[in-house]
Amino acid sequence: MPADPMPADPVAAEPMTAEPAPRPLTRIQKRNIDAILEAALEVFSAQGFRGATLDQIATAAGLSKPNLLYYFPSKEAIHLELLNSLLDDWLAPLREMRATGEPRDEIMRYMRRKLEMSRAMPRESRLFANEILQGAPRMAGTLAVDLKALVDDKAAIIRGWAAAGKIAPVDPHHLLFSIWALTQHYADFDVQVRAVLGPGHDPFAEAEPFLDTLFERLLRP
Amino acid sequence: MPADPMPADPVAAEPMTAEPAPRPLTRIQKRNIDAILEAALEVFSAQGFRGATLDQIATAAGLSKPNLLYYFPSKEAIHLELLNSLLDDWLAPLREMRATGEPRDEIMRYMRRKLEMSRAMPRESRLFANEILQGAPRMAGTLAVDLKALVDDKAAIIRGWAAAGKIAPVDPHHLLFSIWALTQHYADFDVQVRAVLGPGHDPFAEAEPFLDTLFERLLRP
DNA sequence: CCTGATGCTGACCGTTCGGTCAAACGACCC
DNA sequence: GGGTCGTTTGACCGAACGGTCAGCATCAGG
Repeated sequence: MPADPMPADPVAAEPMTAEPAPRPLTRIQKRNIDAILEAALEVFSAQGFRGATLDQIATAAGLSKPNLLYYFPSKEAIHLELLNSLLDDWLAPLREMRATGEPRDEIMRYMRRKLEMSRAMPRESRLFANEILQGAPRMAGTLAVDLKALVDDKAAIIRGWAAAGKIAPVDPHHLLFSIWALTQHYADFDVQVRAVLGPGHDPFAEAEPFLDTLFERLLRP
Repeated sequence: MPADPMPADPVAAEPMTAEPAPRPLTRIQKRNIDAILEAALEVFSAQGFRGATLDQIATAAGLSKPNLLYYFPSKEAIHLELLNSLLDDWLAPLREMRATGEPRDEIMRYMRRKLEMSRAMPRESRLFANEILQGAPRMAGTLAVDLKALVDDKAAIIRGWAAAGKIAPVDPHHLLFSIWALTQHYADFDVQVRAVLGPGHDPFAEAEPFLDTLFERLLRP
């Protein structure tokens, strides 16, 4: 009988307080866990949490359902792991906004990076949109603490820029909301945008100059 | 045996081609059908289609599940009836945009009405948001035909205003997208907005002057 | 007060879903 | 080639869900 009664949760035992044995991941573990998270992102983002089934995720990952549950203890755990591991990437562009940069450049760069993320990562956008739409039952805490802290921090920077006359005096929080709303709209409501535009359009390519103009005019002192 | 084998579908037999008997609704029918649609709006908008259960809707409507299914043939039918009966109200503000009005006034009025609808009808907004997010499986046709026709019509008007120099030259479709995105964001992502702002804020009250400024600056020739 | 149509319900059904388990498989090392 | 540990699976389970049905309750009109 081994000292450590595996197979208890190959994931998640990683960035915690001093654990007895971090136990590095097997090649097979890494491959399968990655496949599961990729498949789960595909299914959860398209169907929502309740709409997705373990069989769909297992099939998309090329595994059987029991095998999937060998790597994750529950459907909920997969969803949570997805949300937590993707949140950092999702907020990275905002984190990179620097008080020392040129104000208009910093904001415009942030907006463009967010639009690019909506284009390149629509599934992640829809995953979060689904979660927030349902009232953020699994993220309310994170939003009210971590996200709020980050946003308040950047809002203070923006407020400083406005006070110094570098940009027009706008409400910093709602400026950020408007960037989120406008960029994520093209990912979350993609089918509606394409239905309205009709064939032969590239929504993101058209959105870029439009949003450039919009925010240029809004921010010009 | 009566000529008309009721109780076949108290709803829906109304604005069709010449039917044998429109059969007016009983007081009880009207009351219960209204209660069901109200309850279904509450539940579907909060949980999505798959996340909602007939028991939840029945309980919220103060009925038993079989009784609910006496008035509607299926869960799908309730959802469809909701979407169709609410779509008109949802698009009404856009329909009222007049080519004969003052361009800036017309657009600003539309934006304000949309924001007001997000404030007063957040459940409807989330119902549609859920549907679009999942790829609009039940509305793709309507979007590509009816909505596209309406939008193209209004886009032509806006394009005319821009060509006449009444407003700044902006892409009309993306102008409408930006109005949708910015106003519906406050309904659909309400929990996130409130989590970030913290207590003691009225998101919609703050959004109004911000969006006023934003669109004033965007549209000024 | 009778009667037929409308309104309502408890019990039930088949399916789907999240999750479990004992057993088998397979790769690697002695 | 035998033991071991990580990996995989078929079969199964209980709960939840959408939906059905036979029969009872209620109501309006004569």
